[in-house]
Amino acid sequence: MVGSMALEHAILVSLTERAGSGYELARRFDRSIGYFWPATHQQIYRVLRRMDDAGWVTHTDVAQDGRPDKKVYEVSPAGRDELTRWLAEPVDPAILRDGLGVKLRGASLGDTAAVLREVERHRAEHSTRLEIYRGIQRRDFPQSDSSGADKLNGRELHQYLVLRGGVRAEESFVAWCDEVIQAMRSEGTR
Amino acid sequence: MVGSMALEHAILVSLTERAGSGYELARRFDRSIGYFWPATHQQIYRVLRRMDDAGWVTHTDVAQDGRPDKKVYEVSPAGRDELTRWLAEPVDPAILRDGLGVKLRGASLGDTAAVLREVERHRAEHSTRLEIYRGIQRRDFPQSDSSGADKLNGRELHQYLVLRGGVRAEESFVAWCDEVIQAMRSEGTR
DNA sequence: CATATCTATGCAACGAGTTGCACTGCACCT
DNA sequence: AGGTGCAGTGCAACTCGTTGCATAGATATG
Repeated sequence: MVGSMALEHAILVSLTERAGSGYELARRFDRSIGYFWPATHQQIYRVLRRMDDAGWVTHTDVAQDGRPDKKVYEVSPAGRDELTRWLAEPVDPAILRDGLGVKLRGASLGDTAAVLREVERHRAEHSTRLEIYRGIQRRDFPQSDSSGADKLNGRELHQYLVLRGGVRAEESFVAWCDEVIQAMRSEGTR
Repeated sequence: MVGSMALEHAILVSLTERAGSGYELARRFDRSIGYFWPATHQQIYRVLRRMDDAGWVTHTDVAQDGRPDKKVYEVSPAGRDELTRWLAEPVDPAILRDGLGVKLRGASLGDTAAVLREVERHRAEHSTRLEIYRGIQRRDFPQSDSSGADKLNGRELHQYLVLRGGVRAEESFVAWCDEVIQAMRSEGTR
């Protein structure tokens, strides 16, 4: 084991940017940091409680009119220390875990045409994600279209680079699907 | 939920290619199918037992001299049916889950130089994996260097395409690391 | 008017994956 | 003689992640 508990630290990063409730964090994860570390509201609630017990965050109950009360969390000094500590230690490299690869590997033991359709479906899904990332890039980093990251610094630069990772991963996935589709089709016509 | 229990099916694919013990399967996973669906021997033993109970595989105790007995598993007709069924149903698209993205996103809250070193380390790791995949490609698909997958068919073609997915993913990862390293270094000298 | 969706938190149960350990016996290296 | 590594199976305990459900008022949609 090299590094662990990344969800805690993903939450610390997000809460440091600005305080928020569990629910708000879950929405944020859906839209940004969750592209690199997906999490459901259940996970987030449980981990927030654990972090509260550990003293990494504190919460304030906030009453709202017309809406349920919420607990707004913010990072404590101990949480900041923990985040800094974690940032300096190694994490495990990402591992690929893709059921589509398993299916493709076993394709000849079943309905090859169905597997091909599945690859096409995945291509569409990844292509959609790619467009979402590109939309975020156009909205948040409009100048990067021409000049890349030359003008960006600090937190903004890092956010841009993370997004670039998402774009590259999805581009690569789509290109792989295209290669698979092309090869399987032309095999069928040989 | 779209599709689940991919480990069972990864094992069915592998056992269909040829029968083997839990230990042998664990070794195979380390060298091939595990690049797309990693699993430890513990997981494999537990799942094999479950599959045995479900009637998807059968086992034979094999005595060996100088070595412990082993249980050699093979796929039963019910297992073949299950595999065919699963191959025709959809699986969830792969999700990216990379702690390095979280770190990079939070880099400005800690030691930026340490995060940069971590990116360099990951670059090296992914580069190593890439070389492993390329080695397998040269060994198992030597003709693909020039002509791509034109000559391949059926199971061989699918294995080649899966390997291509691994190569593409690692290439893309290494390229991303290079982009990050370059951007962080040139930010430091601005 | 009824149904769905959003905000907001949470429990309970399960399945998936990880880590550490235990036992046996052979082969190899120093 | 002692340590490491490989082959082989397995238990126990744990964390991580998913799914289904419950509650509750507000607001939107048919």
